[in-house]
Amino acid sequence: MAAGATHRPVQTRCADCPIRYRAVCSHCEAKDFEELERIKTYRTYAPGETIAWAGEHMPLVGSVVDGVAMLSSTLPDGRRQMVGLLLPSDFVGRPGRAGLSFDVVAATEITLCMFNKSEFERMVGRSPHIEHRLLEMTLDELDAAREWMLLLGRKTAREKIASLFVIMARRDAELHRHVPRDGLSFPLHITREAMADYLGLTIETVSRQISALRRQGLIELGDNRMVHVPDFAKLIDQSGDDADGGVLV
Amino acid sequence: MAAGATHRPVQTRCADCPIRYRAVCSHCEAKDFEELERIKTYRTYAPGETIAWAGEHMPLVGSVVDGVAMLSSTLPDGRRQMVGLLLPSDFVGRPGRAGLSFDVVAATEITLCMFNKSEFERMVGRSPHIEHRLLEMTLDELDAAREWMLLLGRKTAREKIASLFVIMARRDAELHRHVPRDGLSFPLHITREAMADYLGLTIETVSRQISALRRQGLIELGDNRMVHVPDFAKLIDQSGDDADGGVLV
DNA sequence: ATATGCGTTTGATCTCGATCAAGGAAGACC
DNA sequence: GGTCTTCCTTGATCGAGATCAAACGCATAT
Repeated sequence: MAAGATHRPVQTRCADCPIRYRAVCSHCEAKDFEELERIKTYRTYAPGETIAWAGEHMPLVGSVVDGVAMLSSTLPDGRRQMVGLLLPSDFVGRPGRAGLSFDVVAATEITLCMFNKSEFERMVGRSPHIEHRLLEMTLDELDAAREWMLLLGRKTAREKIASLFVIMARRDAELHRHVPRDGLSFPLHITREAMADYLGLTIETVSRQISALRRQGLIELGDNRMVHVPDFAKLIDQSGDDADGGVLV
Repeated sequence: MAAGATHRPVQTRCADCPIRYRAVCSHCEAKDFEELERIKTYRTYAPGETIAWAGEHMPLVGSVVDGVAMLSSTLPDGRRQMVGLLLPSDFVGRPGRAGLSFDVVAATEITLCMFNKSEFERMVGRSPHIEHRLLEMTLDELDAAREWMLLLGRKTAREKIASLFVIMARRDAELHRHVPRDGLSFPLHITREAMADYLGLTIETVSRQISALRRQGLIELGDNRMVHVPDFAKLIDQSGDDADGGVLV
């Protein structure tokens, strides 16, 4: 049923963390839900803390409850590239795989809701629709990774920054289900260094481009790392992508 | 069983195309095999021909029998980035998804072995192990895409070219199951333009870097687009990645 | 043989983003 | 208060790769 439909799970913030399961499958059956409920554990990491190293055996899977983590990969000489950004509701871990291919690092203070991988896999074995949902989520990640390849390979510094802001604005809108009227705001959790690592730039270039966007009135930086975008369509214009009339989602 | 093991299907070149199915699952049951055998069709495309456009509905899935295709994505102003390279035995198409996210273009003359997507999906519904295998393949692609993000974001032109040659040498060795003794050779099917699109460079830079590698004796260009690598470890040294003792696979 | 076309190579120059360097803002701690 | 530290900003300079331009090699066609 509903095969082919992309149903990114709706984020429902909740102290009791139903997210963790909803992130896996929004069409779940009650018994699966209860089973997962039983085996869940929470853990919080400090900013900068490494959650898991590439190659390491990771015996847990789970999802982000709150905060931001990054998947990154490092060359022997220290050059680093972030290959994925994990925001609240994102799935963490590699079902059916022994080790990780990339480092997982907390970008901010972050809370994960984790559960034992082998128990989770046993459940996947019993419920084919979970595997189906995992395949869909992986295809989404693959699409996102490929979009990012376009950014890394062909976009200018200015376009890269604008694209990042567009993506973060969209993720935030999705998370809070708000439809902004004139202008929109979102929190910029991550540091300049994390942005640089993500965009394939240096922190100086990131800083200069943000200053430039600010000088031109395309963005405003407020308190508590909030970014305000007076005209979203104008920001999209700067991102190099098709405008699509400046639609948020 | 054998969950967690990565079993990239072994390529068995064959006029009757068992590849197509082996590419999906090397642990298949005979009845699935026969069903797929019944519904397969072949098609050949000319170099440069577009197999499918991004956003288009693609009612077929299949695999590459012979030749090279590329997945690519284009900015409104024409800048292009290749986001995937499809070599023999690679899977083509998006099971469970309506449309494509990227253009599929033949880089060389290419033969695909295709079958009807909805029939394939019906089969997937009946055999959970096929879906399991699809998830594994998608995770492999995701890893490859993320490796490529590191290349696009952080490697120099020289390192990009060397990395590409290393990858193509490995893919070729895997395909022919040969263990090269001193030096190895592989065919360079794709044009300078395709390389540039893949690496996020211009054709001039690609050409210059290849000339430089040749001048330094790291590669030799022979007839029929063959590339000979006298010392594979030295080439890996230039790729920026960890050496791993110059191991081929 | 000459022409046409495409992919490739090479040279000259320019430019965007990296690098090097200094200073500023905001918080934590004594 | 002062002094860390960490993150951010801005300036000056440099250089890798882009851009512009010309020519070459090697097909196939005329």
